[in-house]
Amino acid sequence: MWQFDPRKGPLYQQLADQVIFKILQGQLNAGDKLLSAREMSVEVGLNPNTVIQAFQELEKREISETRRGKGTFVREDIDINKLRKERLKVVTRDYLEEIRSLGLQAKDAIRAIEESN
Amino acid sequence: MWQFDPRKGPLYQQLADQVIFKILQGQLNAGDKLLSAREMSVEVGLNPNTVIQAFQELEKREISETRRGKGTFVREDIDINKLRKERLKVVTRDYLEEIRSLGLQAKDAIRAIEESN
Amino acid sequence: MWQFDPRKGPLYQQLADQVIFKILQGQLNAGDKLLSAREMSVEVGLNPNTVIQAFQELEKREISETRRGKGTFVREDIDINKLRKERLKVVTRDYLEEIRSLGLQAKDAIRAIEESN
Amino acid sequence: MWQFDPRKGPLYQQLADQVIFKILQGQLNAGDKLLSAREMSVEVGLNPNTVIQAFQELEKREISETRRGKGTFVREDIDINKLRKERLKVVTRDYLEEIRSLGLQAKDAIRAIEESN
DNA sequence: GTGGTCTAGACCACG
DNA sequence: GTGGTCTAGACCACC
Repeated sequence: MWQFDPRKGPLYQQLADQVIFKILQGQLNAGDKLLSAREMSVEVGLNPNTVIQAFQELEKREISETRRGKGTFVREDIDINKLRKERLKVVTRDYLEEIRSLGLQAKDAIRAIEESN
Repeated sequence: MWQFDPRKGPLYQQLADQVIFKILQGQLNAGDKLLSAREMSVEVGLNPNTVIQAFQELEKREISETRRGKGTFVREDIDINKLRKERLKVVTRDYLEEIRSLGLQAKDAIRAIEESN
Repeated sequence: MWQFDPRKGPLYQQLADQVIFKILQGQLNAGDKLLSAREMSVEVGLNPNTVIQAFQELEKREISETRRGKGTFVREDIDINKLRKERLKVVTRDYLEEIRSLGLQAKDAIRAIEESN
Repeated sequence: MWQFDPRKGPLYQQLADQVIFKILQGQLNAGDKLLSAREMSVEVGLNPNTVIQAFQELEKREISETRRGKGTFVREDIDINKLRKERLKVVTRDYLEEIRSLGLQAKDAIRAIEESN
């Protein structure tokens, strides 16, 4: 269900990413209520502070919103396809930047992707 | 020439990466002497200690070797193509992992790369 | 308890070696938490930075692992006997090399060891 | 003839050790004149300063003596057997110290020596 | 001259 | 609270 590897960057980011993944897959939808930080900390096995940080990350990325006294919700205005496309654009840009820093070009990247399948 | 962004990880790593970039581009070749730590610290605007840390990082990655009292040199036995291929494999794997965590596939990645050109 | 001699190589290495010694002796076991860098810096009388360098050395040698914000721990998968055997092999090889550079042989070394007991 | 590996400690020590080795083997005898620092620097391929440091090391160890304007000589009062025995004692003591720091004993060392033959 | 180590003290990300 | 990074400046061994 939930998987964390301390060596692969901050835990709170990994948690935020996995929440987003659930949204992208349709397991979570616009308007859905997330578990409270306390409940989730039990569910995922992380420190409550770490969960709170993950929620802040989601809020910063305009994925979720906090309603005082009610909890944290997936934003109503969330457009999953748009979210996916934006994220795709960002990671692709970062990837191509890496590729160019190797003195390579987009076509080399495409070949590498085909080969690594 | 030299660019550093404190938010993008340790400066000494960024420096090491940029030195590697110069090697991959052919601006630095096997056996070449690097600037001395003190010279480079002036050139890049970082503390000499930070530069030395970058040198140690390069040595750990088997890119350079240090000759006591003489300076730091690009290793004679460096295989630039191998270096590039290994790095390409790693960043591509990481990229595809990201893609899949978005619920997408390799072909979506390739299309995104073509579009972002 | 802790002994340091600046003439015998870097302090951070001496510290790392002494931590390993404690492990080999069973004073520290797999999974145990080390003192925090700040605590240890007080205990051993070295600068916290030097202690951190020792921790990084231990991590490089696959002796310890660092858990962010939690501390430094002896690795769970550490194999103390293997560690000891490897080290024994290395120091013995170095010793025999010295012996041979004196124009002596293994049997002379053994006699010297018996006499120095 | 002369072999140096920058990774195995200071070059000047390696040079001094190799001169001593020649004495132990009888290639150099009490009273013999050594090459001048300049000549030797050519012969061994090291910086003259490094050779001078090696000569100072030999003098400190009471192996050689410098006669002003005449050169550096193997000391007349040198007792090769004594030299060898002293050195044997020192390296054996250091070795046993290492062995004990591994939580092992002399008998383990002897077994390791026998096995590594 | 070279790189390496050590200390001091500040700041940061993370849990 | 944890370890990690960065800067500053001193000192050292080595070539």
